[in-house]
Amino acid sequence: MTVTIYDVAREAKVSMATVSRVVNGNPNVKPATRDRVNEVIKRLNYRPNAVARGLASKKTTTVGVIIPDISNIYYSELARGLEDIATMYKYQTIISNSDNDPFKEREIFNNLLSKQVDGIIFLGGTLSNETAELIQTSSVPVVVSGTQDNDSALPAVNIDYHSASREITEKLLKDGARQFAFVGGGYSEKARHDVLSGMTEGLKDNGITFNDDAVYVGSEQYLDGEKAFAQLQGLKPDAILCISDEQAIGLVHAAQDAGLNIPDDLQIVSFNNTRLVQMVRPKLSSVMQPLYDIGAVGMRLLTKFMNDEEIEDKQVVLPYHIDYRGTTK
Amino acid sequence: MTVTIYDVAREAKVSMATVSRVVNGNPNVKPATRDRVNEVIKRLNYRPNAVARGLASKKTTTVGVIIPDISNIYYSELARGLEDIATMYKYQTIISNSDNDPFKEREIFNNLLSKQVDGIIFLGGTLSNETAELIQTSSVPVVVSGTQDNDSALPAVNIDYHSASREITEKLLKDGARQFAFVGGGYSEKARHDVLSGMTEGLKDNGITFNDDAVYVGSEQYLDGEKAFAQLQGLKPDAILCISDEQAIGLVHAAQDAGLNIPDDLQIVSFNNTRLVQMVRPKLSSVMQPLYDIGAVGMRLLTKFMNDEEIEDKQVVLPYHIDYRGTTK
DNA sequence: CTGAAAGCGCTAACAG
DNA sequence: CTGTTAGCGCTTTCAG
Repeated sequence: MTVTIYDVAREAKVSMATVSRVVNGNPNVKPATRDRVNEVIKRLNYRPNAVARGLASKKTTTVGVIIPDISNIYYSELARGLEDIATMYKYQTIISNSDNDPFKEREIFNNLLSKQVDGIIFLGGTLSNETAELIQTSSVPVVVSGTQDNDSALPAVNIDYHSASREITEKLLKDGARQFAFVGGGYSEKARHDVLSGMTEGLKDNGITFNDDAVYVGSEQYLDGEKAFAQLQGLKPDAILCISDEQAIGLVHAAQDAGLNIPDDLQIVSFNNTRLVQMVRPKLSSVMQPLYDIGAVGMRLLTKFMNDEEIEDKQVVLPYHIDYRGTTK
Repeated sequence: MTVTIYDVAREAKVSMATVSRVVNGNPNVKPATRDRVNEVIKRLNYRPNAVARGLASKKTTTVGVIIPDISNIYYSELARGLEDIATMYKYQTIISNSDNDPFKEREIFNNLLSKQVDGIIFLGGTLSNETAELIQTSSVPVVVSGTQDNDSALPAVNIDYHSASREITEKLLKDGARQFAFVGGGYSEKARHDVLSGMTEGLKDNGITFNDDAVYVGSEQYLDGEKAFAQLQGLKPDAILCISDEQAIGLVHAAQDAGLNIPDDLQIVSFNNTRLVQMVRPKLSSVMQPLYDIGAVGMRLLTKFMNDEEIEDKQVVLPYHIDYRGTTK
């Protein structure tokens, strides 16, 4: 039924070892032999069985991807970047949604190990200490993209949320904002923490104490942005830093529906730079995170680990750029 | 180093067959033996090697997913639906982006076969005849979700674009629209064709001949919607059917920037129902396609094929619902 | 440059 | 209920 390496060997009158060599591009084969084998391979339409190969070689050319939610545009852009690099290096990706649930994360992780993946990328979301520990103790290389474990022990690629947040805060202060608020989502605790600390620090240096009342933490979705506005409205904020574009758009619309003018009455800056930023009026001022690149660089880093290449720095910090559009003065 | 079934067998003083039985939940094991084996499994932290299992059993509990672009919100919602069902049935998914390129599609398909996946889901995009043929001749089950091959020979799940389009056309005509236009994207040729035919038919039945000038085919992205408006503007359309939400939002903004009032001067209906529909003002009137379900049902169908369950109908047509929001009268 | 042979870790008859 | 025995299809020494 299915044609195996043995069939090819017999037909080409060589041993399976030789067939294996030509399939794997081993140079130690006489060109004439190589041609003969290749001819048979094509004629028989032989397709190597990757599972058998994986068992024999202990390499599966497969990497696992743990992602909070592939239908979230933020993560799907990371995923695309990572996938492209994986393809470039001839790896396939097994992608699983964790919903940022530590239990699911561990389940996925174990499944991935059982499938003998050559490496794992952990995307976004909060990295719980238990999960981080499980990762530490496993022997397959793991890279974290778009988030970080609490003690930064894992290889990771990120932007510097703290600096970005601080920079934005200074700018908004300069433009007259005084009453700051923060809107975060459920996924990346690390990012949330860094943005908050950057803002708090920026305010403090300018003699303003930031009050925890002005923090809303929700689910990173559009409707959640509307909810956030409803909750924060009483404080009459004139500047909001928001962790997700989708939430930010919800904020914009809720504020407009409440009769506020953006950016005159309220300035909003978000932290994602997905394609959504240009899909509102006014257009969203946003920190341009190189999402595609964060995914891509993460995968590239992983390939280095998988091939035992030398690694200069396990912690990659990618540059960000703040794009001030219509929702800021 | 790694603990194998053999280690467990030795430690539990049984044969590897017995260990295999308890791991696979085979009832023919004395409870006492089962407990002993389980104890050893836990103590040794034994994790079955799925690759070896796959080789021996010829089942990998892995399905392949061919998707045009995971960073496109339309497809990522399909992907999420499919993934959830896959997880429910204990399958992992290998996801690869095809960019709707027939060459890449075939390459991915062959890689997937070589990985011995138990089934393949082909998502969205145009299904070229060559690819369809390749699929036909392979022995693994394949299901197509959100599109269809030209002669509808493959198992597929879809909505009835033709009817939806016709229904919208009638409604818009009733509300006074006379100058129709169509904006499509590069991905699903089948959907584009059906929407166009539904509209043409609806118009024809009302004595209006649809002119091909009023068709724009682009890339399904936001900026492309703006481009489409620029191109169609000269025809002064008062109704546009648009295949993608993202393009539709581009249309809305371009029209507004040109001083048009929506929906008074121009009505727009899109065909996706992604989360984007509510992220514009006015909100987008759109055909509610059950994207998540299209993916989910596709995967469910695939599991039936993989388990040789009985299949009533290889062609599933899911209900749609038209949601008239702010961009229509 | 090529072949023989020993596994990789597990499942699946087949006996008992 | 349990053990024995063949493989699954390929890679990888080791000889020659």
